[in-house]
Amino acid sequence: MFKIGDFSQLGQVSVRMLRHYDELGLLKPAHVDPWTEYRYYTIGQLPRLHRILALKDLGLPLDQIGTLLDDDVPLPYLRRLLQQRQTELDQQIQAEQARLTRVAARLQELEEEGKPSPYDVIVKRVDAITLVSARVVVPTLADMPPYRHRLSEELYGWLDQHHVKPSGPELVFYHIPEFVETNIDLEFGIIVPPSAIKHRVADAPLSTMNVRELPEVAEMAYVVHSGMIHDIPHALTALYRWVGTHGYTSSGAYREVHVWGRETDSVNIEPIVVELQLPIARI
Amino acid sequence: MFKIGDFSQLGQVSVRMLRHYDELGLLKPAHVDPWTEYRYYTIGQLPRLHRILALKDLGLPLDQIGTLLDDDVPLPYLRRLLQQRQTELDQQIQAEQARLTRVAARLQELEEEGKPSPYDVIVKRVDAITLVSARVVVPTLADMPPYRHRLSEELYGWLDQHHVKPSGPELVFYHIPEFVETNIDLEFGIIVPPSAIKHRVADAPLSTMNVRELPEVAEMAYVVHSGMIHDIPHALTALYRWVGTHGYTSSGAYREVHVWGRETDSVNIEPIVVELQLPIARI
DNA sequence: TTGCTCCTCACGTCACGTGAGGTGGC
DNA sequence: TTGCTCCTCACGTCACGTGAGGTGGC
Repeated sequence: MFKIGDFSQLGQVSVRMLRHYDELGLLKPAHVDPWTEYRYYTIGQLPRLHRILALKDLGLPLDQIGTLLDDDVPLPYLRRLLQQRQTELDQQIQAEQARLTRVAARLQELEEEGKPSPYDVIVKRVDAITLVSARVVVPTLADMPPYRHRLSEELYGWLDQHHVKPSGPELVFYHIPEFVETNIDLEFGIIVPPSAIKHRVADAPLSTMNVRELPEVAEMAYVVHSGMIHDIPHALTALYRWVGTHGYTSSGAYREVHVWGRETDSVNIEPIVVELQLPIARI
Repeated sequence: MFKIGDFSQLGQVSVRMLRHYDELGLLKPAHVDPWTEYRYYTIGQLPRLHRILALKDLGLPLDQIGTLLDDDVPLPYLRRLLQQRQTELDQQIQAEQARLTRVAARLQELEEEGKPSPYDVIVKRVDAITLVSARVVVPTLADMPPYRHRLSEELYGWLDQHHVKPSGPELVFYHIPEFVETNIDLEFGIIVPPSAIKHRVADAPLSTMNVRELPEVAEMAYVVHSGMIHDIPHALTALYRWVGTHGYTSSGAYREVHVWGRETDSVNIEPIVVELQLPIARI
């Protein structure tokens, strides 16, 4: 019989841990003096302690370890736990790897630029959405305002007509691989509830309002631009640079989400908030 | 001015998070109504929020983020933080990678054996130690008991003579690359306080007690054997198998640490506790 | 009047580390 | 008598999620 201090030395663990495992029922002392409440352990309990430590070494939480300490653990159960742990670790490593890349890229940026970037690019997952939109090819940049204005009117007209209420912000998609100044293929729309899909028109031609589902995007890099509309290009450049320096490529159409401020207001001098989003994938 | 709910939607964060950041002083509302205590935010605060999110994305703790939100953060400071984060992440990934290997190896073991191994191998770091020991070559396995007994007597004689008290358990080193049954080159010793190094004899021949320092071992795989002395081989086999199947090789002499039970007792039928240790390195 | 939003506590998370305050045995 | 070991609370960790219980505005 060992007092807790001796046993903790034997097992290379802290006294506190032994008390903790006692409390959780993972490793009860062989004997507890009813007068002094001293805990007493036997050598025979050492293997159990080391079993606990070995399982802890795999990163299993203590309550799961508890279920694994019985002698008759069904094998499929054990296997399942380990497999779960495996995929968990896999994902964690992926995530931290990605973080590491981000940190390294920030550092390199710092070396090259000599100052921290004023744009904060973040990566997130974006859920599937239901969208009412129309697509149009704008001849030149100068034609943008009238084209967009018309699309905006059509959109809100459609919403009124079909009694559909938007459930999210306006979006603009640019279906172009690079910056172009002529023949800009864009799509203007707004997020609506999934139920609106019933208004869908099959094989709709260009420039007609239509409803469709957009799949989720696993990795979306984005910057939030909050300010004047004519400063968007700066943020956009930063976004594309970021994607390039962080080991990604774009894997879909660039979108602008009008987080605050409507398309109809955007020609004036009010500040707006847009999220510049770019679906990305590891190279 | 936005109420907290609207601002949380703008920023894609929970209301709770905004309150939390307020409490920590990371992002104070632009205005707080003194009557209702309602928090009000402005669009101008959105970039700051996204800055917080971007830094959080790198895995920085909120208090560090707080120090980075000022406009005039000294560049070296920022660089240092990011570099620290980088090495932290590096180590974390290493550690989780190792864990993943262990989990995977356990799973494979399970598939091959059809049952969980009764031996729990763990990896740890072992500090440098000061050792009094003698080395001897034992002709055959049958000669073990008398040789070890003699070494034991010499050891404790030496300790008495030099008035040195052991500060740790007895150790046996096997200076042999594989299992051999003849000419077993072993070293028997005990851990003593570092001050005992003054009794060191330069160029001591074999079979003489001597004091020396053993460097730390970064990665030591070990099993604890608690039971009869003649069952040690089973545990030892398990240890070597484990090292093989987990992508390691041994990188030093195998040691037995007598955690409980003295060498002199070990010939009888009392149970003992030994730690079978093997320094390892990734292949 | 009923929902909706906002508010302030305050507990829970995970595996202990770290005192605080007190008590038996050498 | 002085250290040493043991004991039981109980707080702190980190970034919130999740109620509980209550209050103003449409």
